[in-house]
Amino acid sequence: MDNNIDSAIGAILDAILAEEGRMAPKKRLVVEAAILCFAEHGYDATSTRMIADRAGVAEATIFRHFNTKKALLMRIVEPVVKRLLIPAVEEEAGVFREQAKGDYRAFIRAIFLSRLAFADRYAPLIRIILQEYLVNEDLRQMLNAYAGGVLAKVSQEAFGDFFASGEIKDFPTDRLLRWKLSLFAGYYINRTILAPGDWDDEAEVDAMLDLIMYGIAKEK
Amino acid sequence: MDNNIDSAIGAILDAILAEEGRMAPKKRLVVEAAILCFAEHGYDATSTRMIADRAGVAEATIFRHFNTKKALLMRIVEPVVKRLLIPAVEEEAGVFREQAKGDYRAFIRAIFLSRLAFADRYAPLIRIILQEYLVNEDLRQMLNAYAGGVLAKVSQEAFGDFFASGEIKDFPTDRLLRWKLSLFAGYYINRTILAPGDWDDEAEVDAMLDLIMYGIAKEK
Amino acid sequence: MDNNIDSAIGAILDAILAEEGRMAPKKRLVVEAAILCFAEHGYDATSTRMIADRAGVAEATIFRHFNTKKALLMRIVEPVVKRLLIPAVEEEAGVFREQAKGDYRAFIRAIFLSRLAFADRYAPLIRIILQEYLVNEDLRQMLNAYAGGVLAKVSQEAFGDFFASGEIKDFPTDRLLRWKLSLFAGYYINRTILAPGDWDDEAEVDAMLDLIMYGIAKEK
Amino acid sequence: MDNNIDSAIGAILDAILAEEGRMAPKKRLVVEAAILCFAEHGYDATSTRMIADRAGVAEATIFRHFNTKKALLMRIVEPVVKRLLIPAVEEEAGVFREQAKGDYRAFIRAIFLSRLAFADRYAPLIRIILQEYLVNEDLRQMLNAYAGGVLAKVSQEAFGDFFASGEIKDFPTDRLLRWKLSLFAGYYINRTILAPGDWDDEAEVDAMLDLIMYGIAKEK
DNA sequence: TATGAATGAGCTTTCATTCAT
DNA sequence: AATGAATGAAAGCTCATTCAT
Repeated sequence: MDNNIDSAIGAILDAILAEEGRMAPKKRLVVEAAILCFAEHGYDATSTRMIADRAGVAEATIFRHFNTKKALLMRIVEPVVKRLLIPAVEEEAGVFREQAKGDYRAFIRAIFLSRLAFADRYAPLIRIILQEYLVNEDLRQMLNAYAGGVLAKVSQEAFGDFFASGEIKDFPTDRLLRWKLSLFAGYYINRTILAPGDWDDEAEVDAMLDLIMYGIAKEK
Repeated sequence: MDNNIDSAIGAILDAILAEEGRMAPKKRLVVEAAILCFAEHGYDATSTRMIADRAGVAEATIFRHFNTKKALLMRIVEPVVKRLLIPAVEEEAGVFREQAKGDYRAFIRAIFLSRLAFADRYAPLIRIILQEYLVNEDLRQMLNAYAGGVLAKVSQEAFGDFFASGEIKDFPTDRLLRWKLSLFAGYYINRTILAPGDWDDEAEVDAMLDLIMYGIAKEK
Repeated sequence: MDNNIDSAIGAILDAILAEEGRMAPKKRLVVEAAILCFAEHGYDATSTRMIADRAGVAEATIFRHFNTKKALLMRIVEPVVKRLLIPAVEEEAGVFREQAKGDYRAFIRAIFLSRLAFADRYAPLIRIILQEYLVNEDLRQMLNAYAGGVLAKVSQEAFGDFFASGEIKDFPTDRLLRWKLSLFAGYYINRTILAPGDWDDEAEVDAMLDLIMYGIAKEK
Repeated sequence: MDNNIDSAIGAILDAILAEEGRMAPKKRLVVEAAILCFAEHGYDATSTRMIADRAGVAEATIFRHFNTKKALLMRIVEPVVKRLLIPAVEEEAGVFREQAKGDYRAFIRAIFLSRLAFADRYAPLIRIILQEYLVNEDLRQMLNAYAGGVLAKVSQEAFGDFFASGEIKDFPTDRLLRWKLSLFAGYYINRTILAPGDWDDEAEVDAMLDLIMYGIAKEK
């Protein structure tokens, strides 16, 4: 599990590095400590002193690299959203659509499982986002700006394909998207935060797909 | 809208009153101010000074009635959950099950719509719960303790009925409950917080029911 | 000398009391400490911790009574300017004008000596004003607003009288006022700050009056 | 006006250059930025970061060239005082005394106007001196050391001459010097800082000279 | 010469809370 | 029941300065 977290942090660091090139060693330590503190205690309950202590760094060092505590949060979350979540969603959508060859269920399945893997990879960050989304307006706007458009677009394109294939009832895409997001988020929160334990992701995803497919399939 | 909020606060006050009888006038003012502040800014971003100012009361008055800030939060949320959410769910479940006469869809529909009305009635409180659920451990435990058991029980009983009626596939009830909660919460957050505006609740609920019913209906 | 400072502080406290009624004992201590610190080290070089320590009070106490450090400064300076400097100037001008019975020199002499006594009485405050006047815009504006108008008015009225008496050359009053202020301030700064010691105020004031009235040229 | 400031900075730079020969380009930038910042915000309200940003230079560069912030201030002010103010005063005094040929008024007039021009040429620096004189002990001592003696000497010599010429009443020179400085400074502050605008320097200086020479009493 | 990185000490201000009245 | 006064602890942040490169 520690390994998972370490690798999650490594992945987040890579995303930030890709944004701003080489990174001072202490800055890296700050980011690592901040991710852990924010994820464990939430943003408000994390003090800059906590982060500094955990990073083994002077408090002032935090502010030299990130002007404010809020900026530190954003600089951790934004690159992952912008450079990983979004591009991955777009690229993936193309690939999976191709692979699925008109099979909507297969398409959604691939996306669900891959996004689940993504969320696991960036687990601490996902936790931060879930905790702050309703309370932190900047973060909410950033996420809506990046994610809103892309998700809608991808969802719409893909749905168009499959709708044309005659497999599916006629639906407003945004409603369908909302359902999928709700089910996905509900499952993720449950299996990861509320009742962590042994979950059979494939079985659960398949069950959700049954729900969705029979729910939205054209009646014969 | 202000009327809605006023009536929501009145309803919350009633729930608290039902718990502890007559309430000192300044205490009432504190509760009112606290609900608004917590809902607007979140728990952490609300200072006791803010609450006192908004209530037109000395800061010390808050602490005469509620020993800590956290206790104030809990005393606002708990009675509503304990005295309104839970009993209503239980009672309702019985009534609706009776009325539905074996029609699972009608049963869920009644519950969805009535819970939507409930959430609207207590809108600021719902917002507080959504914001704090993942961040505030006390609140999460309290909610899980009260709601978890009841929801599971109600859901299970009702589902048992309807399952016996042969209408529905065989499902683990907790999974079905999770789906319904996910869809419900997803819709509520969207229509109330993310994209408030004109939503046709009945149509949306019916669509969700289509999804659920065709999704889980036994294939013929 | 300590006695002088004590009495100066007492006088300043009285002015503040007259503005805002009864004063909490620790608040009074804060004001006393702040006056001394500001006068001794200047505003910027005085930390709120210094004031708190000197007052034997928690730092937070300062901010409970005065929201900001700057507000503390203004609340010390403003009442004295507004309630003592200004009214005194106005009242005095009337009295002295009467007493002088058309003798401009006697009039100015009385004012100079009385203002010198005033400045001594409020010595620490005068020092604060001199130090901050050019650097602190709020303070400068406040002083200009209160003092500017009154001084000009008083000076103009008095000068009108004496000019009519035929004693004095025709002069723009503001220029004459500026000269008098320059000479007065120059003398005060010199005898109080730059070269404190034994000064014969009456002799110096008389010499200034000679200068003003007759200049330095030998009479032919 | 920007031209004036630019030329003022150029003049100050020249004075520093004269002290220490060739100057590294970034050092020059630091000096320029520091003068502007100190004059605009005062010494305390100017951070080294502000200076560095304005100069387009790293903060550390400031400290490579000037060991402390205070040293930077002094290195800006001192050369102008030492190499320009003082020598000019001394030289000028000789020249003007010669030119005035025993006419004290003409002598003072020449000095007043030339010093006014000097103050304008070094306007930002003069502002810095006025702001810091009472608050910064080092600066005050430096100024007193350089200026005090010279002014007294020049004033005394000149006054001796003119007193011998029988033109002037017998006066303690320091008192006369103080009056002239007070009037001069009072005029400068007024016309430059408090009420900038169109001032007729020659007329104002002549009026001051009238005051000094003949006072304001009507000649009989 | 010039700087990016780092920091210890200190800043003003805010916080939830206590207590005497 | 209600509060004005007071506070210890801690918050986020800034400062002038150092140092390795």
